[in-house]
Amino acid sequence: MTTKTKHHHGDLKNALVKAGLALLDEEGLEGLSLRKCAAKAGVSHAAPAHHFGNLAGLKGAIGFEVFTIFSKYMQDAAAREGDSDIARLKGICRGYVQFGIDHKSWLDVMFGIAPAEIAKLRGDLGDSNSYQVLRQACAPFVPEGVEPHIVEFQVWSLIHGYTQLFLSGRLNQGEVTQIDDGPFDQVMALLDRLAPS
Amino acid sequence: MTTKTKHHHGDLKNALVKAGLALLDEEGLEGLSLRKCAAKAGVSHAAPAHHFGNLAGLKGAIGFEVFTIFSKYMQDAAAREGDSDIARLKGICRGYVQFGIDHKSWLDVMFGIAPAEIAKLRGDLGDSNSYQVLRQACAPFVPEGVEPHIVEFQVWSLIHGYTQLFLSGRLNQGEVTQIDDGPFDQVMALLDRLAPS
DNA sequence: ATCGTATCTTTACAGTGTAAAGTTTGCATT
DNA sequence: AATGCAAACTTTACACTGTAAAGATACGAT
Repeated sequence: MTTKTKHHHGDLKNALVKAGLALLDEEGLEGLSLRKCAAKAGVSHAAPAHHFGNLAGLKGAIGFEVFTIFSKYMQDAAAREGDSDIARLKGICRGYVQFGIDHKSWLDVMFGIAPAEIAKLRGDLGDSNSYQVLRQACAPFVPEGVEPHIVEFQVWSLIHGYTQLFLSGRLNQGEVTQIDDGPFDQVMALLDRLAPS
Repeated sequence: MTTKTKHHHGDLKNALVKAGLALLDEEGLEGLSLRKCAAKAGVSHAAPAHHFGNLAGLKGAIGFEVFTIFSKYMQDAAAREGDSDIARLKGICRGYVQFGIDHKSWLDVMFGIAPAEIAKLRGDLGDSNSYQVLRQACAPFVPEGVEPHIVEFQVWSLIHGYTQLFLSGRLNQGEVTQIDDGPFDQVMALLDRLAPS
């Protein structure tokens, strides 16, 4: 446990990001503020500026943290569904929705950041882990002579759109607390037709 | 032209919504504020409260206005692409992306509102125009004995996800100023396989 | 002409982001 | 151990924003 002296928190950068994640779960995107993060981390409101510059910088750091957590989450989802190629792909899609259910506002922050900014933090956009999970899961469905990202973009568009519409209650009545398996499977049936038969 | 007396704008509700739409195009979602809308409409910062209650209420009204404009836009897109069922469906999808390119922040406001709120303003969710356009365009692709909304949700998920990812620069490099026809057609090729063959 | 309600304006306050000046601490150097 | 510098904060200040309350003006009904 880091010892905090009067002017030296010790691990404030991390603490602020963690505070941000907690606030997002507690109060949503609109409840996230620089001062609340600072208060939660036990420092004055101006302390974050030294590490992040401003609120946009802090959001960038939070978004990147979500990116990292999400990547690991998707890797686990892929590893869990090993039965077949299509089961793995659908398992990843299900994981995408589940992550959104568990942390809707985290996704909002992550997708509110320009990809160039995540790339800057990541150092290599093309090797981003969650995208790599998608790429590997889609690989079996890419017809010969076809650019892999065509199928990747089809899948990503479908699942991202479904997640956004479902989480915002546009595909269903009532509060979203879990995946509606029936409707989910029905929409994801389109994944059975990724490659022309 | 409405004559504005000292304490009576005449059509402030409309003016504030219009001001909001303009601000969204000029400064994006983060540049939208109650005070800026009021200033643009030529009234004091507290005037909107009488009509909308608060900022959330004003956003709701702006979102509903976008909903109305978008519905007409989609109706026009559907009418324009009359060649075949699939051409019409793809034309609507293309219109969805184009609308987002033209007014990204308008979509952000519209999708930031709970559908129950739009329903309250609309009076009948199931009859919402843009959804009706989607429904009619999807109808030819619904297999016998299948619930229509399954295909509708597949199409909506795909095009909504594509629009969001494309507009935020996750599917392409550089600034988004127009639809990339090649990539768009490649992703929308999935629409050719809506019904099992 | 009068009255009540609608439609504003003005004043005030809390929360927020950012900036600048100041203080404290850790670490490197001597 | 002493010193100095930069890092890592705190404090103070200000502008912007949302909201609320009190007050002023205007419209429409009677």
